Amino acid sequence: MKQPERTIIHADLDAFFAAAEVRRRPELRGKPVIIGGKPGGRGVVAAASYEARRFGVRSAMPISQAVRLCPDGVYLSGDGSYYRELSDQFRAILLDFTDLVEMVSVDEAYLDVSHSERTLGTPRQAAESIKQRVRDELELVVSLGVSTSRLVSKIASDMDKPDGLCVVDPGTEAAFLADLPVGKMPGIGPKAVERLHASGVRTLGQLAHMPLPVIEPIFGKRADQIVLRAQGIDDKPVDPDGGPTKSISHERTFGEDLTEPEDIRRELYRLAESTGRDMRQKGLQGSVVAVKLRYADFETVGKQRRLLGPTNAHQEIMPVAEKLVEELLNTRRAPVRLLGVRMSTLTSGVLQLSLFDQQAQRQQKLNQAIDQLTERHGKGLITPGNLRSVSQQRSESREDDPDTYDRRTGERRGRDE
DNA sequence: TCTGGGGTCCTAGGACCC
DNA sequence: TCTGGGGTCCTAGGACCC
Repeated sequence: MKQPERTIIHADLDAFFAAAEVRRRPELRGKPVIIGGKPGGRGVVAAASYEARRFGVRSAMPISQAVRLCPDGVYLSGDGSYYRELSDQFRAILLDFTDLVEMVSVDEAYLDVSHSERTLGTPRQAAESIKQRVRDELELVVSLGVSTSRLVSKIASDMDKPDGLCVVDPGTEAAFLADLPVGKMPGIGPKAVERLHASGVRTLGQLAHMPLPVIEPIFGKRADQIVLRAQGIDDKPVDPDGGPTKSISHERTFGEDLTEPEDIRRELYRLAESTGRDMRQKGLQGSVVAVKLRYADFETVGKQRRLLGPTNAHQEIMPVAEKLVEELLNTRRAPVRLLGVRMSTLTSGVLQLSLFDQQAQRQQKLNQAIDQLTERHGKGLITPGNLRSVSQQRSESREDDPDTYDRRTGERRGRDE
């Protein structure tokens, strides 16, 4: 039996981080604004205003390249908590239209308004009033795509950016997609595009009619799904919960590559600490510890190990992470550009076995206390003395430690997002 | 040009068990 | 001496998304 037709809206805030900064600093209006770390640093562009895009600045571009293209731009490191605040307000507006809102990132959401025609009017009218409210109440601009599926709406919202509104009528999905380049489809990245081009496939229309055996080598078991999607067929529902969290991680690229073992240990400890804290905040525990290491030449390696039981205590994460990094460095010893710690195989709820383990209980109490202090005074306050590097100990007598964290505010330097 | 940080999903090989 | 298959778990790496 044929499913009843759905109406899905994809809503995407335009140049969100940059627009958010302009919103609170109106003197930036009309200027090329680039979010993503200070010039001279190792960051990439997280968002660029449309004025900046005219210079060729694009998101994910190294900042150094952006500076070359747009030397007079306004470069900001970004303010994650302000963006999250705005994102929550955005979500609240969308929830006035339907309960079926799925946030897929801070600046993007799907809405299922299938059963709302009586209250919201036609899909186009609903979309127009979303636009209006976001403009009036948030002073932000949103682009919208409307169709019978997530996939087509997602592609449609990108069509007339900024301030776009693209409605794809039921039955015209395949025709809408047919002439678009294959890379427009979410899930088809640069590598797949290259391989498709090599097979003579350039448009979604061509992809929609390819025999499976031709594209199976490229997409593996996803191949049948990809062909259906190229035909405009996608049943995936809007899921307000979005599914459970699978992993929690922290990673950091250093301003300068690390070579000293004690510096590596100190940074690893911070990452283990943040990861543990995040898990505690979300009421989760993880059973697999993974580390990531990027060398100066960008070679990236990882190693993971399953624990005997789940934990969210950095005191238990750290020794394992340290061992894993040591094993990686034994394979190749070279300057370290990035370190990361990730916990996966997450379980929620109460401690099981360790509930009866006195040491684990004491550790829990200690970490709760640390979490509270951290919340009040900022990160980096509590570190075991043996993890302080020589340079950090020296810096404590100085006014400021520009490379690590600001001791007056307790905030880490750099962007959050 | 010199490449962030937080995620998800897929693949592939080896260990181990039946 | 050479010889099976399947299932599941673990680990490493990579593509992709925002």
